[in-house]
Amino acid sequence: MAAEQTPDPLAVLRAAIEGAAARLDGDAGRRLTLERPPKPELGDYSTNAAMLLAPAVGTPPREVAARMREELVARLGASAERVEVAGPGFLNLFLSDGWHREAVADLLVRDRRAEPAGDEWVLVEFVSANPTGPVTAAGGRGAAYGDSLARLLEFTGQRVEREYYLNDTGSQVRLFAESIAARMRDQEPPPGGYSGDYVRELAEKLGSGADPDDLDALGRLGTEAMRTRIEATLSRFGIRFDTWFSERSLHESGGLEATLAELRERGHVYDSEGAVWLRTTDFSDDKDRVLIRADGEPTYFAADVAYHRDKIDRGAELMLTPLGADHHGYVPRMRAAFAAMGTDPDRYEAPIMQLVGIVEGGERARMSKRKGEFVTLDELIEDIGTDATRFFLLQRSHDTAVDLDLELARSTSQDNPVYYVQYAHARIASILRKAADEGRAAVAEPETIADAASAESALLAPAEPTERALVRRLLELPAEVATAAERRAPHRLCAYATATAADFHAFYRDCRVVGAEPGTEAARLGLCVATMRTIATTLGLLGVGAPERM
RNA sequence: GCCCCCGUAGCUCAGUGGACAGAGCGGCUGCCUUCUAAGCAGCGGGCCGCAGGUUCGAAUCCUGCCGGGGGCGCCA
Repeated sequence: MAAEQTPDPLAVLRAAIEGAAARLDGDAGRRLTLERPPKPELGDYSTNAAMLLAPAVGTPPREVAARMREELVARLGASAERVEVAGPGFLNLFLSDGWHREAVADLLVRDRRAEPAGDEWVLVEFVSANPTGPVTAAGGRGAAYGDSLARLLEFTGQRVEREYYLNDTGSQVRLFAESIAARMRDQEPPPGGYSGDYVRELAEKLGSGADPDDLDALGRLGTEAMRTRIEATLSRFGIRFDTWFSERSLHESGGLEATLAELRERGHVYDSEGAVWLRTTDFSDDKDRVLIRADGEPTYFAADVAYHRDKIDRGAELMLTPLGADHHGYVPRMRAAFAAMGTDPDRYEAPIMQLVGIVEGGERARMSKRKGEFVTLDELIEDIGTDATRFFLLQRSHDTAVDLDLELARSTSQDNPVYYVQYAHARIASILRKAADEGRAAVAEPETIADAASAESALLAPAEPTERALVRRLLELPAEVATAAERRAPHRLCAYATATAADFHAFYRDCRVVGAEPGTEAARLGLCVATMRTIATTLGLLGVGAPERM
């Protein structure tokens, strides 16, 4: 696409500011901002460049700003109506009709993906909840987060695979099998076992096809059944994994032994107290970690190290692994294991998800998989739907512990922010249907526009403050996506989607679209098309649908 | 005791060095003969946990303290 070559309207502004800054012989560096001022009287955009330059230049910020202003005016030419120095030394840019018209035209023809951040091969492992029960609401947060992260990275040009690590062997599976066996005999599960109703149901379903004395088989059958259920739940939630990686296969294939041997050969393994240890303290862990227990059984950690050896061998360059806060202590030892394998620990990245508390009727629901006391993701989806659930769970930073009040989520489902955003999308679709009915959509349809110049000649400049504000909001998408991806922060997209919808609703109030003056109508239809695409893209990155009617 | 996360409006939370600090929900008041009122506009609501420090400038960075959550297994 031709537009790919030309910088977008914001890049042009930024280049002008950087050029003006360079003339003053100052290095404003990366911290130079191009942002929307808090109030409309302060212009369309502002920059802090002069304030950053002041120390190096050696004159007060406002003086630097005054000198930069002249440079900037010259460089911006017809794009700017005027540039003002304000406050402590901000430069406020008031952009011209022409710039806004070009911006709308550009929005219509540009492929608005973020600048490729690289073409790294990223393996996102997420959820990976034990197949000894259904996915809980907390697991749903990890699911929504991991999937959105994967979508974000794909969008920014990375090669992404989604993987679920299935802990289908080990002590928890054994306990699960014992719990099933107990239910088959109409007994209570063993102490600390799984007492949820689903275990009873599973026992009934297995019925005569299973032998309560064959715990290996029960474990296998039980985890397979749970895996099927988990896959169905996540599929309903809009998530598909490329790979379901079985821990048991790691034991059976000898991968675990091979990794152990490799670590021993590298000199990081020692025997003590009947167990086999990895000297993770050589790589800044608090204490060494057991790989093989005194009873001869490998630990979960040993299998996980072997699993990551496998990821590395498969060619994964970045291994992104969102973990629940209850596993955060695990990160240093895994980084140490990477170092012990001679691999850069930075290739292992584990964003920590804070916990989800479910509150119902003022009561905090207990979350224990073993006790069978938890709210499942299935229940959440049934209660408030996939879109609302995903938006709810993604709205807040993964770093923040959130309480989800189920009653509130249900009762106010109509006021849920996700509907606010979706409504804007549906509203635009309705306008476009109306325009099509009246045969007016042609000029705004992307297919009919060869390039920005042809679009521009057909459009009049947006004049209303609210339509200009909407244009500026839409231009932010690539930067927002890039930031969200870099910071592993999909919640920023929720905020952006909400702000975009708000700007659209204000535009809708002020600006008649169908039936306006021809050039204005064309420009506004173009703005509607661009807004609809922006919202659809943003919601798509969150895994939320963008309906044409509501 | 040590480690991680969080203390921002009545509630749930955005805001990782810039202008008088924001959104949603809840409360109050207006707005549908015109492209969707799941909307818009307005009012009310704040010692940004506390105390120091760095900076021209701090909710944001540093230190200490207080409060909440999580973790410190040869469980996963």
